[in-house]
This record gives sequence, structure tokens and C-alpha cells, in this order.
Amino acid sequence: MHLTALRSQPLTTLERRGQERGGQERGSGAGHNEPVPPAKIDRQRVADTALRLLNDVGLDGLSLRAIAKELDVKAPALYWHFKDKQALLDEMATEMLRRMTADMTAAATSGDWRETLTGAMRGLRAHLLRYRDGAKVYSGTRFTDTSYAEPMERMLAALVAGGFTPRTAARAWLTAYSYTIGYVIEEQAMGPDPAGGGEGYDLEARAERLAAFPHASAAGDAMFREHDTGFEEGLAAVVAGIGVTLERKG
Amino acid sequence: MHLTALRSQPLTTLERRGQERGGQERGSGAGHNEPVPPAKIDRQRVADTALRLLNDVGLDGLSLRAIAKELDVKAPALYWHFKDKQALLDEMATEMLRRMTADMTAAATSGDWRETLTGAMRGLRAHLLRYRDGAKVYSGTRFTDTSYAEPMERMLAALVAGGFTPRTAARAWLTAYSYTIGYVIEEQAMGPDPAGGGEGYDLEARAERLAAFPHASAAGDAMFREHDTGFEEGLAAVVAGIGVTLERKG
DNA sequence: CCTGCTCCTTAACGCCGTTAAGTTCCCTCG
DNA sequence: CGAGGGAACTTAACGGCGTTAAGGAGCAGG
Repeated sequence: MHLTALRSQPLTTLERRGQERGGQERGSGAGHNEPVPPAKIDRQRVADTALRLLNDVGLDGLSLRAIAKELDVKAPALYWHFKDKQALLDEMATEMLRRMTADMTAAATSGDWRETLTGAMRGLRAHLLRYRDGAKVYSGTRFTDTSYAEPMERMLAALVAGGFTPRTAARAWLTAYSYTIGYVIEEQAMGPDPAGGGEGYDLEARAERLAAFPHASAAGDAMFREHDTGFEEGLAAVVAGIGVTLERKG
Repeated sequence: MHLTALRSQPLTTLERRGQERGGQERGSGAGHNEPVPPAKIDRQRVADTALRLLNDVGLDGLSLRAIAKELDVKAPALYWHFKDKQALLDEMATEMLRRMTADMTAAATSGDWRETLTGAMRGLRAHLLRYRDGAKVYSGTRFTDTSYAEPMERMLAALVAGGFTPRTAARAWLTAYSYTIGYVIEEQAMGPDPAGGGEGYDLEARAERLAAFPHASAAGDAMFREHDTGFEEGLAAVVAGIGVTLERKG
């Protein structure tokens, strides 16, 4: 994500009835006679649907036509609500962020900045992992509103209260954020931990190929499995390093 | 990148004459009468050309047709050398890595693991920045040969020599690598530093929008400008943290 | 009742990755 | 020397993509 600029959008207010629809077909012929109301579409509902579909088809398979079909609508209809596909992806990322902050407001208010930062990054990773290619979607978009600012403000304030200057607090945040994004991108690009199911990559073939490089060969296990503990150990290192080099060093 | 599996490829040997061609047009009509030789294509030359083109058009604009045109060839011809576009991207990433290791073998042999790791990540970032969307290309591909193993082996050996176990060495490498990849992805997705030229993002508009969030507003400068020092400070923190939490901790 | 706005449809454009089939050229072998 | 064969390419086409243009249904307000 970049927090730089909001994408320009007409933003046609839409404070409509936010009625959710079940899985019903619309007017398509042979069903019951009760006329099902057309179930209006708005940005939120499109983003919700697209996020749900993302987990089924992945980012490559997430076409406007597929999203439209899920909404019982034709693809060009989406252009009424979004100026292009990127705007839709932006809205998806923003929706991801909204759900994330909704989850994390409770635990965030700890006294120690280390716990706060660690918890925030843990929560960020957890939420990115909720969606297929979540990190890629997230890192390629800019938010459509300022909803990111409030949790970020809290994070930075906690760091400043913990002894950082505004500048080093920002650096600390960006460092931990970069680590988390990079880790999850690699994690998701690699597929699930092969230890869990049998469907993962062939680490044995890898080890065989790298017979001449014992360390690189052995590193495979540490890197391609146990993503959870791997992330935690790395995050602990990053947070510790931030404390050593950035705290109170204005 | 994932170092997991090599993509299967026929790899039709091709130890041909590796003659380079200038910028000449091929048979196209009105030029001189000297018959320009057809200038054979191989994987290397395709990857070279694609990497050069990448800087002009970006990852989104990098179509097989555009690459083929650059080579004075039609798009399906590329399918003789690569089984699909992903295989071509893999070769591009591998070529990037080759150039990187060629550059970095000299400086890498320092005694201190901190210098070695810092230098490696600095070099990684520098090379990713040489290509538009370099980090995205790199992080979305897997290598087509084992050329990555040798520099990685050296890196891990240096860490082990510095007091790490094989396991913590791998973790340390992955932590620093994740940070670097994440940082450069954000950096490249954001565009060039606005301080350099006048064409960047509107940080003033951002500050105005975030008036209610002073820290988040002020953090913009630290995050969206001075990418170089920002990376260095974060990297210093990561390396220091690795020393604190991973060295000699089995 | 007509006008105008919102929201959607139908049709189409140009580009994409990819496949199938055919062509050209050169090397090899009889 | 002439036929065979494979390597390296072309031409043609397919379905799918994001996107645009034009139009039409439904409802609101004068």
C-alpha cells in the first residue's frame, strides 16, 4: 500500500439501503414467482464480493467479468462504481484495512511500544494471510479514504511516547512494515507450508539439486516451512533492532 | 523469488554463436543491400532484451508481442525458447541474479558477518532498483538454475562462521531478505523520490488531508522521501536485531 | 406527461497469452 | 548430390481480458 495519495473518484455518495442478498438468481426465468428485488450494488458490496472471490480464484483469476457474474451483473456495470480495475483493487485493500483495524483496536493499547509494534505486525500478517495473494493486493494499491490514518496515528503516538522522535517513529514503523510485507509476499508466493499437507513443493528434490551447497540446502527447511515461527523470530529481531538503533536517537 | 523448485524446461542446449546484433532493422526493405544475418535468438538474448524493455514500459506493458518486436520476431517464436511467459520472467529474474552476483563477489569476502549481510542487502536493493518493477519481477519468480546457491552458500557460511547455527543463519538471511524485498517493493510502487524532481506525489495534499493526525501526517516525509537513508537506517536496525536475538542462540 | 438522472445492458474494440499448422533453412546421411 | 529431418520461425486463429460507446429501463420531480 502507499499512503500517499487518494485516487480521484467521483464517489457518488451512496448511502442506500445496504441490504445483503442471499445466493439467489435474479430474474433468470424459471424460479419462484415472487419478484426478487434487484439488490442494488455499491462499492462496499463489490469489494466484499471481490474479496470473497479472491480466495477462490487468486489474483490472476480475478477478472471483472468474474466479479460481475458473482454479482449477477455484466462487467461494464462495475464501471459505474469504479473508474477502472485499479480503483476496485484499491477499494478491496481499503476494505481489508478496515476489517483489520476493526479487529485490532482492542489489543493495541498496551503500554510497551515493543508489544504494540509486535502486535500490530502480527495482526497485519494474520490479515494478509486471510486472503489469497493478500500481500500482493495490499502492496499494490493506495487507499481510497483516510481510514488508515487513525490506527497509524495511534501506532506512531505509542512509539513517540516510548521515546522515539516523530522521525525515528516513522522509520521504525516503515522498517517493521517492510519486513512484514516482504515476508508475507514470499510466504504467499510459495504456497502453503509443505509440513501441513502433502501438496507443497518438493523440498527433497531441492536438497538433492543443492548437494554441493550444504548450508543453502539445509536452509530450505528453515525458510520454506514453519512460516509462523519464522515470522515471529524475524519480527523479534526487527523489533529488537529498532529498539537498539532508533529509540532515543533522534 | 522462491528458491524452491526449478521450473521444468526442455532446455535445448543451444551452444550457438552468441553474436550480438546492433540496432539494425532486419530484412525490412529500403536499407542497404548487404544482407544482415538473421541474428539467432536464445534464452539469454531474450532475457536481456526483455530486461532492457522492462525499464521502458514497466511490468504491465511487458507483453510477449512487445518483446518479440524488439527482437525482430513474431510473438509465437518465443514459445520455441520458453514454455510460457512465466518461464521467461523466471529467466529474467535469474539473469538479474547473475548480474548481481557478478557485481558482488569482490566486496563480499569481509570478516564481519554484519558487514557481509549489510553489503549483500545493499547490493540486492541496488540491483532491484536498476529495473523498473524489479522487486516485483524478482519476488514473483523462481530461478531457472542453481546459480543462486553459490552466493547464498557463501552468505550462510559467513553467518555460521560468525557464530550462527545453520538454522539461525537461515533465519537471519530470510529476515534481512524479507525486509529488503518489502522495502524495495514499496519504494518502487511509490515512484521516485519527490525531492529529486518535481514530478512526484503531492505530499502537501496528503498533509492537508491528514491534518487531524499529526504524527501520521508528519511521517510522510520520513517514509516517502529519502529512500536511501531510510533503507540504510532500517537495515541497520534489522542487522542489529539479528545480532541481538539470533547470534549464538541455537 | 415529459425530462432528466441513475444504473445497468448490449455490442464492440484492441490487446493479451497461447496453440496449431505450415514454411524455410541448414545439417546430415545415403 | 539429393532426400530427410529437425530446428527456428511465420501466419492464422482462439478465447479472454480491460475498457468504451451507445442505448434503454425505471424512477423522481416539475
